[in-house]
Amino acid sequence: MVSQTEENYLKALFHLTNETIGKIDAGTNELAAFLSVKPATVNDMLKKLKEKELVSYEKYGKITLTQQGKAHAVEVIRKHRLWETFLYEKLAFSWDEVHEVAEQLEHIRSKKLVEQLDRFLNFPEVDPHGDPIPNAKGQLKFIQRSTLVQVEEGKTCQLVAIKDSSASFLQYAVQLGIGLSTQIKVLHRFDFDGSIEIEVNNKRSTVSQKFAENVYVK
Amino acid sequence: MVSQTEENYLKALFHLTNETIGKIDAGTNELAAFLSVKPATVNDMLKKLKEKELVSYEKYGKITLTQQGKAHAVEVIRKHRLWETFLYEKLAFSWDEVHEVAEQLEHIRSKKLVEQLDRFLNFPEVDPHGDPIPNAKGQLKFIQRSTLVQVEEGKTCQLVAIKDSSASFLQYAVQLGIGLSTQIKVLHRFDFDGSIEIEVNNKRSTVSQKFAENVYVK
DNA sequence: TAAAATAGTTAGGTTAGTCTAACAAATATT
DNA sequence: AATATTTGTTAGACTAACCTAACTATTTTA
Ligand SMILES: [Mn+2]
Ligand SMILES: [Mn+2]
Ligand SMILES: [Mn+2]
Ligand SMILES: [Mn+2]
Repeated sequence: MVSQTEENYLKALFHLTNETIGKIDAGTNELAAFLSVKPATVNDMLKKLKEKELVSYEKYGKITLTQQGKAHAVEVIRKHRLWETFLYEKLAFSWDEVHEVAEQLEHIRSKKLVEQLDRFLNFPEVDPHGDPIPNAKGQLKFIQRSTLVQVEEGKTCQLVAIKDSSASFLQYAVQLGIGLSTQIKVLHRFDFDGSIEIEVNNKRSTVSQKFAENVYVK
Repeated sequence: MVSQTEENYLKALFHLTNETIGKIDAGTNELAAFLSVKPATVNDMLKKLKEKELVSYEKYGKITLTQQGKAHAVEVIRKHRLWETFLYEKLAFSWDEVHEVAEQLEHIRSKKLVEQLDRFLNFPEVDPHGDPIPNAKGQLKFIQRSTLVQVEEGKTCQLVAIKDSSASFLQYAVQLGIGLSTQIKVLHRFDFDGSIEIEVNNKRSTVSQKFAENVYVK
């Protein structure tokens, strides 16, 4: 039995350690900050998760997920993204509203529910933020993505995903007329602060470098 | 903030005290048995619920829900029954599988989710067991129901709901070819033990009085 | 109405998940 | 290398939700 809280720790670890980015482990303080709890709390929890063989870690050492822990994290992420897709496509939730509710729904325990939800949604491959949905076997398709920052002046690209899925970022994106699959033309880059002038649906706007870093395109 | 556990206590109290049956309050042991916890645990919880003004009770006295407590219980029941309907109608869950998962889903907190789910299901009035679904205002339609036991010999009736929604009962019903809206003809009642011979889809079977008491018909 | 049975309460304990405050280890800086 | 900073651990406390064992109050029944 893995509790909801434990699942949230596993998921956090999975997100903090992304092999493809070369980050293979995490620290106590880092995890604590990510989960908005105190390091002492994380320390206690790590002992429990180690006992259950979900993480591997030694006193003062770095934290990594075991195979088992990783598999469980991926299953939770699969549920999270399927629910987000459901909320967005079937229940008319907006881009920025899905995450919070999915944070709760991802912990519902029912094998049949996940399988049927997946089928009901026609086995979607990405969630409303463009993130890949692991399949029933726990396989997560890695999608090659570059950010808006890398796009050359004059070129047009298409938004495939976003990095930050906070409501504040998403609401800003909506205001600019930007959503999944939106065509974005990069007009000019200002070397001074890295901000970029873009054109979306014949409307020009200038966005900050920070914004551009959070937009994945192809 | 009403916790999941607290919600389960409120729901239990709502089900144990049905004004229409003249049962206006409940006891500690009764609640404990219903929830499969010990009386001491219920006693602790009652103090908390009283503090939150969700139940009204005095030491050694009977327990009743306050207006607030009742409203909250009805909201949870609304969610439970909407989710059961969703699972049954959209995700191909069977009659006997919906309850357990709904027991988890009923605690998800999101006003928009409930509203949209209701709309998505086209504002259903009854759940897959024939129980009425409270509307958005918390109004619960009372459905006049008699049981199979009351039906006269020779008459035909239609199943509108069931009392016991345990998997064992439901699976038995399925085996007999009985579901929501099934036509049932009462052929003969054996006075010896109250068992009844019925005809369903041209197939005759004999069911116990206990079974008949759990079947609501019109 | 006294004894027996049932119902309800209290005291003291446990586990999960959180905290603060004090401390120890590891790493970075001068 | 010594010191300062950052990172991680421990001890001790708290709350929610549960338990057992012992007790008390209420209700039933002989
Ligand atoms: Mn999300
Ligand atoms: Mn979560
Ligand atoms: Mn149910
Ligand atoms: Mn429940």
